[in-house]
Amino acid sequence: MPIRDVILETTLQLIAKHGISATSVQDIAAASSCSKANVLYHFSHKEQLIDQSLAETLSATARFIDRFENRGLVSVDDRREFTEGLVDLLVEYRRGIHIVITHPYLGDSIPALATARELMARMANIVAGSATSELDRIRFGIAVAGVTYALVSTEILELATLGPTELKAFLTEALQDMVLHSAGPTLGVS
Amino acid sequence: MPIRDVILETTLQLIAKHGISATSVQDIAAASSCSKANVLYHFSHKEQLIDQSLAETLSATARFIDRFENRGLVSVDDRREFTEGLVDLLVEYRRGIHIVITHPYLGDSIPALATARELMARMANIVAGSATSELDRIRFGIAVAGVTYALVSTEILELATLGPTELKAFLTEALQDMVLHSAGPTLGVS
DNA sequence: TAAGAAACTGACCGTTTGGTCAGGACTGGT
DNA sequence: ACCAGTCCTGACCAAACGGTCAGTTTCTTA
Repeated sequence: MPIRDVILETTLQLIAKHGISATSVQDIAAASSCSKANVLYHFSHKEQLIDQSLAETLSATARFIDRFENRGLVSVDDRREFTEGLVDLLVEYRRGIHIVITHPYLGDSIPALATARELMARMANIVAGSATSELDRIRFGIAVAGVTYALVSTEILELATLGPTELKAFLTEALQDMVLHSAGPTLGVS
Repeated sequence: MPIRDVILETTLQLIAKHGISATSVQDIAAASSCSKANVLYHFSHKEQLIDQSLAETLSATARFIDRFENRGLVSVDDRREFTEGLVDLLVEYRRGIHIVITHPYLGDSIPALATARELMARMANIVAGSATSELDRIRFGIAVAGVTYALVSTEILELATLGPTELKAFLTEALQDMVLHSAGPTLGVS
């Protein structure tokens, strides 16, 4: 594995564990078994390093959002596809999304976090725009936010004990329970 | 308002906006219109300052959890009381909870954040312990996590446009929709 | 094997951080 | 008038930070 990739991987790992500000370039260098100067040789600034380590997560998320942006989630099938895709995305890029979620600030200094904010806004628009009522919008939003946050801090819900396949199945089912029945004309569950 | 309280309030405000590591004692002093040395006169260390500014949030949360810990949430009425209380708590202590949620690390250096972790685990236990199935547990967990996270990052769901009373009403209703129907023997919505 | 490019390092720099400290100002009690 | 105690400050400190740079090693290619 090229040292450049080692550094990127290490960065993601350390930042997910300790946060951005608490992770120094020196820490990353030590954990990558090279000098600090070398880290800054491959990535000229700390912000650029963090940017690149989040790039994959962000591009995958952007791709996911693109699929639904100009199409909405009107039918039950749309919503089913959306929730399944979302759970896949969250499980696969868990670490990167954890970082994004726990760093709502710092968008000024780290472009990737600003991009992430935009993505979250677009995602919220998709969810909100496809709601049939204010209550539906909030319910859908809560479900999406909930599955995201619950998965990201797995230890809280003790989701780590489940295998990835089982995990996806459970989350998808739970999410669809919460979301599907309110697609189309309001069914009025309250 | 005594300078001590001004400092505490300012601390909560700045940290909620920029995060703990990105907020220096100097920043807090400037925003409180006093010297850095004075901040460290009233609160001997930065961690102690943060600790105390989160104290109210944590004690309120602990009080809430105590109410349900040895009682569970078996009946529909229990769950209703829980969700209503939770929404109240979240709305009232939004800022402090935002800080806790966006700082899952740093528990080693800041005792309040370690306490917060314990509280979240206890909360998860109450939720999980009252579930009638694995799916119910996850659904309930997602709903609680979702309402928490959605409220904490209000700008995402654009909840800020709602007045506090309306906000509480909507959140409570949405949450109860998601949670109530699965109390008692499983009703099997899937 | 020579040469140029790429990878890498230790020493160093300016800045900012949390924290200390000696002392000044302002109180209430005697 | 005096004093003790609280409140508050500017000057200072060691440590850690991100980043630079001159120079060395390693790789590639002809």
